[in-house]
Amino acid sequence: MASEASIEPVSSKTAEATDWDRLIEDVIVRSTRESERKQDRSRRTEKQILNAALRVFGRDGISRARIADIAAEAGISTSTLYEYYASKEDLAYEIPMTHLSEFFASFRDATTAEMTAREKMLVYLTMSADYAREHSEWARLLYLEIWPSVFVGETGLQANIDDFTRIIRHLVEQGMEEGWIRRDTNKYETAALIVGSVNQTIITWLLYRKPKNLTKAGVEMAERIIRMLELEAAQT
Amino acid sequence: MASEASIEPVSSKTAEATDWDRLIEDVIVRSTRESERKQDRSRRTEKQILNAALRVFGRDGISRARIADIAAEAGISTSTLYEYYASKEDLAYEIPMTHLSEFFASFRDATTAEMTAREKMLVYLTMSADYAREHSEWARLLYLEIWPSVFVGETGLQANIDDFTRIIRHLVEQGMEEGWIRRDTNKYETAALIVGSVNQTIITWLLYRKPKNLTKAGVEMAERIIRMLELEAAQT
DNA sequence: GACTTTTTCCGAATATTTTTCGATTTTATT
DNA sequence: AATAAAATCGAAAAATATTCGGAAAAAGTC
Repeated sequence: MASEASIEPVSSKTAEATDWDRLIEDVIVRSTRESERKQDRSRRTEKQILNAALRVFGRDGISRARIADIAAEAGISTSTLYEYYASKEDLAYEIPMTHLSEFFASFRDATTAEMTAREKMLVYLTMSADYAREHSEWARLLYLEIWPSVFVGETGLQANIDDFTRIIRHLVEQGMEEGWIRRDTNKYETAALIVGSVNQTIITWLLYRKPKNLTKAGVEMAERIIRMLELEAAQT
Repeated sequence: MASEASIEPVSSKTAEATDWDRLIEDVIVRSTRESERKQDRSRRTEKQILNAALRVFGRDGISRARIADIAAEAGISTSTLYEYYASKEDLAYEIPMTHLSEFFASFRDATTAEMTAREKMLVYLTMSADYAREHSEWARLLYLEIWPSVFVGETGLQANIDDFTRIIRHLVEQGMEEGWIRRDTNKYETAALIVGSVNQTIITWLLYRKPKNLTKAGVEMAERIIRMLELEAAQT
């Protein structure tokens, strides 16, 4: 029994690590869009459009932003923009991808196979808040306009946003195995609690710039939630 | 000392109750808009517009919805609609009010002065989820389009949405006095944790109709958060 | 009840913004 | 250099939001 116990966790840990790596790689692949443009000039234009759109959408919001402004900001004609994106909506929904893959990649780089799910969770939540602070225009667009939008479901973006919470759910499952999250709780509920709390902090900051230090607030919120989950798990 | 102790809580409880009543009444007054129209016919038209707008915005989202469709649905001409609301945006931002005041009022009616803050908190969170389920078109508009919008700040709606979280913060403060919320925690952080968790549950339901039973999920989430806060407070 | 004033409503015109189209220019290929 | 493919643009069309002047309906006055 003792020998079994000493072997079981190891093999399961290996399996988990593989699962985990596969999940992260999948997520990164799904969120990475390589350009289908043939000419360099065109790929440059593509980037100019995305940059301009990020600025204009971030400033005016999707609804108020005008295609003509974005085109002007990108230094091209309005009709050229339509050569790249079929509509304003399409363009808006393309933007979150650009940074999401970068975020997922830097999260992968910030974690190692030796880390526990608890440690990974803390890093993930902390990085989410910090990334929003660093890329506030992008975050504004994602958290305040796109994430909650009714129509995300009609775009390829849906999967990428789902991936964000899928990672949390996976960590919740591992947290149950590690024993710091109660096994008899609903993992979707737990994930909602974690994601909701951190997102609320980010959204409040985006809207009111309060609390002043989002990085600090993100860390504190993340630590507090994890601590509370541990206390819950310690209950008999 | 014993007599003081028996008096102190009572007087403080009375003061709290008054504060609380004043807060709730303020909130209800702020969220109630009485029509400035002179004729009955006009007040009827006003309601028809709001109902039509709720349906169309709920179905198509603010950005895709067309004023002409709303006017047709309300059985009036497009130009008449402009007699009532200056722009599409103005109309969209007016809708949440209509139900918010009703929600606040039914919350007031569901609570009594004898209830503890803990009980009130549970009722408030539970009712929030349940109200969203009952008025899903309205909730879609509020939670998915308006609440997170960058531009709410420019409208009178801001105050009403803030009131929603103000009530939570007030209950958090009372919860600290009652002793089931740690006094050495940040009340804004605690409020964000509570509001974020419940909202995330509501938003997920609005987008995916999961979990199936929002009422049940709302109650469970509310009870769980409160229980977790109690455990946190019980820690030395 | 006829007259006047106010309020409400609508059709037609205007303004703004998105989207399409055909022609032109630039780049890659042979 | 000739040809094909890709990318760009200006001008026109389509879709939508918004304004305006006057007609219809209701309310007030004598």
